[in-house]
Amino acid sequence: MSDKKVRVRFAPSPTGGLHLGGVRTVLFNYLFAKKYKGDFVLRIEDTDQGRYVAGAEDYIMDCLKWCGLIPDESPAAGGHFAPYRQSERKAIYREYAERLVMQGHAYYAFDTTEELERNRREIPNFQYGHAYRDSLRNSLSLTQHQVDQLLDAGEPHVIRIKMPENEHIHFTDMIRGNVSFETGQSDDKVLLKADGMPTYHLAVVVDDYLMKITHAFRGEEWLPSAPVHLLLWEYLGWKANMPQWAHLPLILKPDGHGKLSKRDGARLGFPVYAMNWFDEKTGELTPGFREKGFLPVAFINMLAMLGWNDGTDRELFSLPDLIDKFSIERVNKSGAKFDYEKAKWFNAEWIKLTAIDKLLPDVEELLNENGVQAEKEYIKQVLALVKDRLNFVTSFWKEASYFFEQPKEYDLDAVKPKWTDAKTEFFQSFIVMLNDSDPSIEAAEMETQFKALAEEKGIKAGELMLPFRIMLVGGKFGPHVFDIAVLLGKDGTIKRIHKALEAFNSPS
RNA sequence: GGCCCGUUCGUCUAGGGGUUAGGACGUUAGAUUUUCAUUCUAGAAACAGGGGUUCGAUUCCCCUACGGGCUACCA
Repeated sequence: MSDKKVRVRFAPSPTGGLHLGGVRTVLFNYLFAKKYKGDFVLRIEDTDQGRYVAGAEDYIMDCLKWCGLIPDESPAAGGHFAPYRQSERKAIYREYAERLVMQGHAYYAFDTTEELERNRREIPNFQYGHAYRDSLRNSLSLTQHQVDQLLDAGEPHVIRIKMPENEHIHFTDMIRGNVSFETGQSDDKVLLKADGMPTYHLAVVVDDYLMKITHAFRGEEWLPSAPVHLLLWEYLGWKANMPQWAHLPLILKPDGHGKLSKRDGARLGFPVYAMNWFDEKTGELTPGFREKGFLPVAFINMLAMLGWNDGTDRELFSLPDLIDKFSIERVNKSGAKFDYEKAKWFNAEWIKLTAIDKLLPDVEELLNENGVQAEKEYIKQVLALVKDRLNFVTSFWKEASYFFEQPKEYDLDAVKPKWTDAKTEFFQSFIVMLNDSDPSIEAAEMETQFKALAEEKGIKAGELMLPFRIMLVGGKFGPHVFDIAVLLGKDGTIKRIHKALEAFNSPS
């Protein structure tokens, strides 16, 4: 590694929601940059106007913000190398493409999409490359005069790289080590499209150069086009400045085969995008980790562990921890199947580790959505009681709604078969006892009194605990029942006993 | 089909020429919790196959198999 300042970039195409694999690519970029006190650049690769989706760019920015992976330079924040949107850099690319034509490393091609499609259909394994380029309509097969005429007439054309027929090309990938290719295997990729926009291939090289990118991390799906990029760096005379490459392993479907897609999430019931994504064209909402109730720290932690570890048994890392421990050499080569169960575990662990005050805003919002107003202090006490049983912040309501409103239904099947008049009488006496008790009674004290009363009435305490729970909670779940009663308070508890008694004693 | 990349428990992974192949999720059993979850303890569970190299390979090399990616005027 040279002593140049580390500069990395994440270069998404604004075509829709941000996939968890994309977030992981951002994360590794970010960790590497911060580890070496370098810059993290967000560059928007919007060179395909046909696939451009309004709102996608803002959405991506919001995702990064939620994750805490803030770019040092971006379309929004600006920077020394602005603009950071490739559509706004359109004028830059043509010059370099022309230069390549001049040098004989690229050429004009006038073939129409229809002609190429027919070739692909009719010629098995057709590639626009050394085998066929001479028989197609381009500046290699046509005379200079013909080419000039076409160009002057404004005939639509692209510029293609001329891949050498038989060169061996190799580079050292930071993750995979030496990787090599035969240049003749790749086709003559389009560099500049008919609309004057560059393709990814040209744009990534030009912008990485212009933006002084030192390390380029991207998904493994880019490996096959690496030789094109390498050649471009060489032909443009920038080889000495070429970034070091690292091709990240892919995130795979948990079951079947292939890359994880948002369809898998819908099929298997888990989010794939970082945040909810609403597609205006289809009206389809693709759920996100944020709305599902994931903490950003857990989401990031989980993603980091998908393909990386610090060499010890440690699994829980905050973002600063990750910056401290990260090393690209410890990133795995092989793809990882996404495991939602493990993702949930990370979230549950981080909810346990997160201070109640930090959880409070999300929980307050959740209560709001459910039309509940409550004192901060009260919410915090509830949170203290249920925090360790949450997989998601959003399950707070399901897990703790009974602290804020009376149970709407009772699990009568759990009570009725063993319900007796003696038990009704017990609870009536218990109400009296509660009424007389100190308002600041503690859970342990209440439990002692409860048990004493049970003994007095000749009923096993164990027979009464579950009914009591169901009176307060509605079901067979929740923290220690006397903790609940104390938090509900004397009056609240008595009210619930009254109401439940009616339900328990009504004929079914 | 061609090219490229990969392969340790079901999953994520540690390890690395001589180990009882370690951890985590999940799972099973038990304890605690007079509910459920948490927590704790214990258990089952892996080096794809074949050749080399070597005194010795799961570890290094080759082949095969399998998996994945790419093969657009998409990124």
